[in-house]
Amino acid sequence: MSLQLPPAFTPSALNNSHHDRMFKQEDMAAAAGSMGSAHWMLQPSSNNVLPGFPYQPAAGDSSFHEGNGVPSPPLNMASYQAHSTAGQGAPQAPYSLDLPPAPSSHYDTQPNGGATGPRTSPFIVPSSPSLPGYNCNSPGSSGGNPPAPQYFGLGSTLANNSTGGNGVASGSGTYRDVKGGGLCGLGAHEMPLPAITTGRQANLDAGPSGAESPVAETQQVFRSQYRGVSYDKKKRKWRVQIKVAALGKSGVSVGYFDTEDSAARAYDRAAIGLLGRQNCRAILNFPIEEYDHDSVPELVGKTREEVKATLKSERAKLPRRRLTNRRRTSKYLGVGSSNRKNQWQARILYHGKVTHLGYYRTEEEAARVYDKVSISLHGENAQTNFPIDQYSSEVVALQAKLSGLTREELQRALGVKPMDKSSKYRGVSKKKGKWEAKVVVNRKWAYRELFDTEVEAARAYDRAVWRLKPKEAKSYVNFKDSCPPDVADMLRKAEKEERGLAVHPTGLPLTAKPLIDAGLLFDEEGVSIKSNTMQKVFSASDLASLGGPAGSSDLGGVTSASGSGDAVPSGGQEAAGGDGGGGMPRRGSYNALSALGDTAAGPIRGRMTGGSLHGGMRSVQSVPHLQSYGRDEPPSPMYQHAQQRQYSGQILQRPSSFAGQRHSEQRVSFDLPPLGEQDVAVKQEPQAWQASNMGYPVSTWTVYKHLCLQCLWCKVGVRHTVWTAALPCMAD
DNA sequence: TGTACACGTGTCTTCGTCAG
DNA sequence: CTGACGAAGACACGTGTACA
Repeated sequence: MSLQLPPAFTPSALNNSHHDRMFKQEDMAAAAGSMGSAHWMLQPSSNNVLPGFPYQPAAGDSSFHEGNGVPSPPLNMASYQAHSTAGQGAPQAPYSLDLPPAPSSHYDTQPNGGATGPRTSPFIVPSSPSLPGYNCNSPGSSGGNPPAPQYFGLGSTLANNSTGGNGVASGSGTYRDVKGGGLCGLGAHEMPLPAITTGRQANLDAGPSGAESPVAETQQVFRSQYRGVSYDKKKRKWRVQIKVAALGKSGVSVGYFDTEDSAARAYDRAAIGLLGRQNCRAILNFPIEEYDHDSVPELVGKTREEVKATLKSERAKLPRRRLTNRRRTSKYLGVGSSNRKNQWQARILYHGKVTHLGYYRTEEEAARVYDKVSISLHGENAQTNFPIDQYSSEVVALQAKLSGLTREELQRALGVKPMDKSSKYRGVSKKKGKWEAKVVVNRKWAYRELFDTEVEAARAYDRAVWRLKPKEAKSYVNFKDSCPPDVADMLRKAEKEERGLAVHPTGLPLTAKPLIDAGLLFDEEGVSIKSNTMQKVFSASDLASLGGPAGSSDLGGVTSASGSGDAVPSGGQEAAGGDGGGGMPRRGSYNALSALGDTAAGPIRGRMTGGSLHGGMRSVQSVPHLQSYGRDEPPSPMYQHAQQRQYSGQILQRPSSFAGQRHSEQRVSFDLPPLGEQDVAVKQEPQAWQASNMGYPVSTWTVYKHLCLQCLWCKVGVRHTVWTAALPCMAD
């Protein structure tokens, strides 16, 4: 089974810093739609295993990725792209995603000639050449590569591991961060290094013994074995440039390619075109016979400009592969689609600013407007969509009419109404003699209010932004000092918490292994934790014996306690994955915490078993992202996410709201899956509600489970599953 | 020959205005 | 009051070119 990622998880989207931490409803819908059959959603558990943890891969267990009910990552970029586009229900881009069989695409083709083999790219790196069945040094082979085992985020670390002929040190496709910081070594925007994909490279890179140091790996990974090919780190593509005497010092750009191999072949074809089949053998990357049936551009004897033009037109013929969710594009310069209506937008860079030139019914109309403005700016040197001869009679008139105009004047001359700002403040505009402050959230006006003065409105706008978009507000607000104290306090706490969680700035949690190795994670008896389980706290029978309703939840150890609070937002979780509502206690029906915690003389001492972590301790699971949810705020994307993911019986709690309140959380007990190498356990400050309600001192551990799938929460190459376990104090 | 940077274009998102 | 529409901003990406 292959997992098709929703469009939101295209490499482009992943690399879009603007959306790094945002989770959109559309993403959810897309994810649900495209992943519905992929069995990757968290499933209710039936044996005291917390829902969401049907997978308990042992550290280093590569089979986890494909064989344990965990779907494989997308293996074929082409199908992935096609699926992504189709899955949105958006109009199809005019590009054909059916790549031509011949490896001649500017946007990457199947270099291996395999119809079924996945394309390698900087996003999806192939597994180690040492992996069974992986045959990466046969450019002309028809079989293609076996499925690359990983999606890019983790694949990057694999890429680091996989150079040379010595295989992967971890041996079985397990990801290991050569930088020593686990995944934290990969910046959120730092894309993986290109994998060395060929045996040739392996031979070149490896020393006489075939071994090489990690340093050498990282140094060499950007270099291509092929002539004319280099890797562009920023674009994460293989770039091809060809330089021959006839082209002058600079040579010409042939294009960008996803795979090193296809780039090398593009170079070869350009060389054949430039030098002829008889004279180019010496500089080709592959035997010329491999191109016997290829059509190559005829470039012999052409000037540099002609060569550039020919290569450009060759590129234009090829299907373009877009990484973003683009609906359609224009073949004309300066013309783009208007997504919200069936019109074409013309724009031009006018005095250094992109300037809107209006909407037009046809591409051609828009293209001609662009041409005219371009001519007015640059005269006969203008870059135009149609032959400039067609405008020869207008050049002088256009220049006379349009040149020298300001941006706004140009727009008015074209019948476009420039945007006039009525206020100098952001988010403020004049309306019916008053000043309106507006804030948009999720494309809707989340806040709108009228004020008598402009400044009042600007201040109100700031306040609203701080409330509605606290994390982004800083870059929006009109006044520096406008952050309300409580919001500032919340942000400080969040920042502190983030630091305390030892989460790398990229958003990726640190791996647990160093913590475990460093002896920082103990069980109650001071035994270092390697493999542990947390036993359930109170079962249905426990509850029954205490006088509460015997929870008949399918979740087994899941119990709930509820009181006056409302930890679960309206419409929220109530044993979503449980028994459909019958088994979970309703609000006020039972207060397990009260029964167990307040009335018990002390902690519920658990049934300690060898190697187990704190048997009998109460434990809760929480999703930190949800904790900031407030009644007067819209459900956070994370909350919606959680709903969709069916975090059965989990606690949606707001710790801050627990202080001084009665207990209102659902309590969940569960078995902790064994910690894997990529898991992390981080000690937390005891939370107020725990300290006050547990009846004994607690320390809190949050365990991040690393599942090697695309993360919906943070859009990085892992999925975080967060456990917070409230435990009796240990070492401290 | 390889690498890095600058710049222009295409697309998506946000913001301001206006009309129902 | 609300949503639609248009303009501008933001960002990703492709290309040209300078330079080591």
